[in-house]
Amino acid sequence: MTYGIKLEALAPPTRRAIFERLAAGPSSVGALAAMMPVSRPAVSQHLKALKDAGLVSETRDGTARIYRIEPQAVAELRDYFDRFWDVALDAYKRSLEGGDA
Amino acid sequence: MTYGIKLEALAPPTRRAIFERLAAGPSSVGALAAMMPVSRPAVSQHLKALKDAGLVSETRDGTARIYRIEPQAVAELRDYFDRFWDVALDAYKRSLEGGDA
DNA sequence: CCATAAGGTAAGCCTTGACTTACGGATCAT
DNA sequence: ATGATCCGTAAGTCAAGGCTTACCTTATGG
Repeated sequence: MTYGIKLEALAPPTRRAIFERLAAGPSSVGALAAMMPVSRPAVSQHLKALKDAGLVSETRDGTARIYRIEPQAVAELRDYFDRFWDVALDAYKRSLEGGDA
Repeated sequence: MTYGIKLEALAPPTRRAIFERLAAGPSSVGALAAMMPVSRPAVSQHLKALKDAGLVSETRDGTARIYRIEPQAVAELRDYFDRFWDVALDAYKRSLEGGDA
């Protein structure tokens, strides 16, 4: 379960805000930057990080770049914490029953 | 959905390794440090961060401190990504059907 | 062909934070 | 009481990375 999860790429607040915004639908870089408290290059750099982590993908439309969420990546994150929950719950139950050292 | 999620506290690899180890069952600080590639104070500091984030709790047993996962926190993380997935999937479906601006 | 719009990239600043060593405070055994 | 164990905290170092400004490339429109 200690597998290649992209949590680190999602930790910075600004980056996660961008990612959450993209979950609501695709967007251009400029449109994203317009609603964020940081500069456009900063958004670009975050998008690059997200893309490198496989969390988003890019499409061109004229001079605009359209970024959208990569659903499979979200599914992996969900599955990761689902399993995490299972493991933790199982350990808790075992700690109640078989109280051996 | 942009609520107080503890992702940042879970991002550092060493810290996540500690957290994953604790998911398998409670442990003392020394036992944790023995299986990690960092010093014991480093583990202590990570545990403090996890505790501040509400991800783990602490119990005393003699001179030993026993740390264990806080199941509710894991549930919150799971729910966060579950909802994330729902939002992303819904947006994707809408992008297929009603293709209006 | 030229102007404009959109956005990636480079260089640099500066804070954050992960880690180490050194130390101090509790608790248990003798 | 004394030594030993277990652990948190302080102080300091050093690399990572988030952000900005400046610049360059690419694509559309007249």
